[in-house]
Amino acid sequence: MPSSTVEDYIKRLYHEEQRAPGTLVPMGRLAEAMNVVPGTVTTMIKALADSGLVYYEPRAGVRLTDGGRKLALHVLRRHRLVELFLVQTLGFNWSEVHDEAERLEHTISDKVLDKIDAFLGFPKADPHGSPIPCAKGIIAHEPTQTLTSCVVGERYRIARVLDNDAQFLQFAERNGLVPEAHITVISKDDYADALVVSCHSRNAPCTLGSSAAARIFVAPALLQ
Amino acid sequence: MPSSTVEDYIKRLYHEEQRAPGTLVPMGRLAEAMNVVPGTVTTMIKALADSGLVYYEPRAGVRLTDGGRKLALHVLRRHRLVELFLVQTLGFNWSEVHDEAERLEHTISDKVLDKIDAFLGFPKADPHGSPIPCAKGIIAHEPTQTLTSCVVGERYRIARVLDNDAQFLQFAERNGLVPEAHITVISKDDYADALVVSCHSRNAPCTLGSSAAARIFVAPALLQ
DNA sequence: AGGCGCATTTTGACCAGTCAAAAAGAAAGA
DNA sequence: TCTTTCTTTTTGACTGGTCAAAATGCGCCT
Ligand SMILES: [Mn+2]
Ligand SMILES: [Mn+2]
Ligand SMILES: [Mn+2]
Ligand SMILES: [Mn+2]
Repeated sequence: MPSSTVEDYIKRLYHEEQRAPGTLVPMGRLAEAMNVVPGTVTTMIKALADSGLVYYEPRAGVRLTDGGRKLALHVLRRHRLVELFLVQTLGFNWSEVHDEAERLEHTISDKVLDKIDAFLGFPKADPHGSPIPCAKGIIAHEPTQTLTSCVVGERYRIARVLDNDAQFLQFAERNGLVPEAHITVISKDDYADALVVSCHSRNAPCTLGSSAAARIFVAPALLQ
Repeated sequence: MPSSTVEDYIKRLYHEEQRAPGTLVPMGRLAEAMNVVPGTVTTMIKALADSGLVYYEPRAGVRLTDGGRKLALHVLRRHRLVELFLVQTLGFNWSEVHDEAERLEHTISDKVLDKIDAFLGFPKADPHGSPIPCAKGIIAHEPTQTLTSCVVGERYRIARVLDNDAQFLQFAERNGLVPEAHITVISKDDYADALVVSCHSRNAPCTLGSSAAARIFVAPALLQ
């Protein structure tokens, strides 16, 4: 059984790969993402390569193997189902559940996972709009367009909000920036590095800096 | 924060103390209970003594301090609430939940614990009849009389069934030997090392060897 | 008192995961 | 081609938890 440390490295690697598909993830990037020193990553990645979870090209970078991707999706499934469970069943706010899930994702057995899945009615997405991989490891397409690249005036649907900053999630919720909300970017100012977004079914538009806007992923608006 | 290893030692020590209250638990006993070699226990107990969780008398044995007991009860609370949650909410059988709880007890935060407690309506006992310590660390009296020491012909109420053997729990359930069931020991044969117990609201009595009977704790029957 | 047996402790080793700091490689500029 | 700079790898050390095996201490029997 992979340790929780291994699971976290693999999951992290999956996320980093998403940000530039088809390329090797450099070691330094992974080190930063994992909050460890680069030498630690080198050691760990060698071990993961030995156990067949990653493909490692020294001095170039690292990539998940099929086995590694399967594990990553399994951890992601646990993480996201736990998050949804905490929100849906135990009444947590969507800003509180990420850190809890970060630990629980390593201790939930497959048996418990399946029960939770059934209990929640086989949900498709977590509270932040991230798709939940199915038991076989198939995951729905995750949109890659963020608020920063939206066309001004066009209608979009919020698909997903990054969940690693509790503070930001509370802000987003206050302003109606939640999955399935329909929005329009009213204006964009590249020099101020900010944009104004109007949330359909809300009165006051709100202003976001680009690093905040980059936390919100959008998809085409639904008809009507 | 205590590691899960530390929590398991402390919890184990609590259980061993229960079996002979007021005496020091010998190192060898703890080693056997923890499935580690005696030298490992010596090392660990010294560390626990340094952090004030146990009182350690070299070559004599070890005992929880008040701080240690508080931690033990906190872990026990997590363990038992998780067990009940798995049975009550996710539909697990009472024989499946002990091992799951053995891991989850270390990853459940106080916030999640309180939510579960409230969700279940502040229950008093786990699925096996063990009392759940309250948030302040107060625990109800745990009966110490087992089936082996019952008076033949007398009526008793099953208070608690040891939960560490899934196989036995399934057997017990099949035979109606569950908490709150009322029973009478029909006969006892010290030479055969067995006894026959009749379960009120059941037709067929069943036979238990003494090691099985020792897994079932009883209390005075309720009136009527 | 002396010796025996058993429980306990000590010692030396190992694995996973980590860091600090030194060494090595690669890429890019002069 | 030679240097400089940046990233990556290597080395040595540390912590927590464990084992095997040797050393030690204590009670008990003679
Ligand atoms: Mn994690
Ligand atoms: Mn999420
Ligand atoms: Mn445990
Ligand atoms: Mn139990």
